[in-house]
Amino acid sequence: MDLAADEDQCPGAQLVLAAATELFAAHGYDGVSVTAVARQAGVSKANVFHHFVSKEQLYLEVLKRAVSINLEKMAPVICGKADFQTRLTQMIRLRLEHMFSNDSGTRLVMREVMEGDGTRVQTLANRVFHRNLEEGMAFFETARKRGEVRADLDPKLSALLVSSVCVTFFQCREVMRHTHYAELMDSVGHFAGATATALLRGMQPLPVPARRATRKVTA
Amino acid sequence: MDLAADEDQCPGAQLVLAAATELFAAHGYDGVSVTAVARQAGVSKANVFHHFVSKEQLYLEVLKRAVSINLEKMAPVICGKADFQTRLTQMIRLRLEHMFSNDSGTRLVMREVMEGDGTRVQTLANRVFHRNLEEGMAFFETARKRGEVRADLDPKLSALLVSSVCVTFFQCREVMRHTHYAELMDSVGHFAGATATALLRGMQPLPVPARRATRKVTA
DNA sequence: AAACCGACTGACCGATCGGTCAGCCTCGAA
DNA sequence: TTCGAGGCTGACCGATCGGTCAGTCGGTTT
Repeated sequence: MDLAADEDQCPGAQLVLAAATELFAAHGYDGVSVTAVARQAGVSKANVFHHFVSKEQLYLEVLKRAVSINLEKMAPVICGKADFQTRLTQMIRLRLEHMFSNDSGTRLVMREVMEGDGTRVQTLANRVFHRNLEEGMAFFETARKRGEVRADLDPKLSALLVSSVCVTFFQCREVMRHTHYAELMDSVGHFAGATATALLRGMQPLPVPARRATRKVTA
Repeated sequence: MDLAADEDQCPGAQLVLAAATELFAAHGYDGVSVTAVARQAGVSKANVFHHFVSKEQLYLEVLKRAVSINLEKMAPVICGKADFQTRLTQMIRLRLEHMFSNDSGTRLVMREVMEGDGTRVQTLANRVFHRNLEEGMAFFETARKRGEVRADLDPKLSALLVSSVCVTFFQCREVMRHTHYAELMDSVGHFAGATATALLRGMQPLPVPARRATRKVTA
């Protein structure tokens, strides 16, 4: 049954898991056959069922491993000493980099969150989604307490804004690569910086500080 | 072949198209069998193949009809006389409302844009995606010319921000409905207003106008 | 050496997949 | 009244689906 205890599995099961992760992330549950998983893993189909009781359970196991989020890296960004804009840029960049370095996992989680048909695990992926939002909320709560952002800022909405722009970047990067959006999307660092600046400054024109014109406002 | 000329088809084909649209939007290409489409349409499986040469072609036809975007409604918002914040709110709300009123089509297009495996049509859906972005760009370009937004605002990035937050709202509304995000998500109008305000004002605290404290800044 | 265990496999199962085909039925033109 | 066209169907096709099973093999334990 649950011989998929943790990480001490035999190499065969690991091969199957790796192959299944890649394939499920690329083509979804229905788009992948057990035969395809076995072929990619270099084992027999029967062996897949030897390690996992069903395709469904294999998918679940794959998903379980995909939802590993490293919150540790984010802590210094949330509570760091750097100025707010720097930390906001860092947060966006870190999130994007984590998404890209965990490409298959990210795709799996997103797929599950967006299907939203209630079946299958789905709650598992939702937990990841919420953890991300809460992490963003913590970031903005802290900043608000420090007086780095406006007092009436809504941490929830802000976290949602940041998350959604990260998700969009991840999902649509390939689509936009061949358009006039290309130069905006071709560097994670550049995109993170531009987005942070845009979110920070807002859209409305400056209330023209008049008097002192020496304030560098567009730097 | 292309007997799916336009709209003058026999009722049977329309039934099939309607059923296929709903099912493909809900479960994706691989998650739907022709048998299921036929059953939902109340016709025989053979009849599906009588009207459409293959499952693939049926899917393509469904997608072709899903990408009907009504840009007309958006024109008055882009060039309207109302103040910028009102128009921004309207744009977000209009977009969300269009997404929800065209639920199946929106899901289909999103699915195709995000898979991004290059196969199948996909370019069709991408065109919709880009049209949306360009529409947003036009909105912000106009606003910038009018001096309603800061001069150094990037219309591209702004359009992307608006699009991504709309997409996220649409995709994740159900997921967030049962969390502390519920009250933010339960009304399109409320969400559109809050988002517009957040994007407009930005996050950074006011530069404390000192002197005159009579300026209403948080209203 | 015997007994056992778990990783692993080829052959096979019924069900369903996308797709085909011969023919039925209706209806408008001749 | 005949007849052909087209909407529509049940029966059927080979391939593949998820899943089973008897059994092989190498390594441990007794």
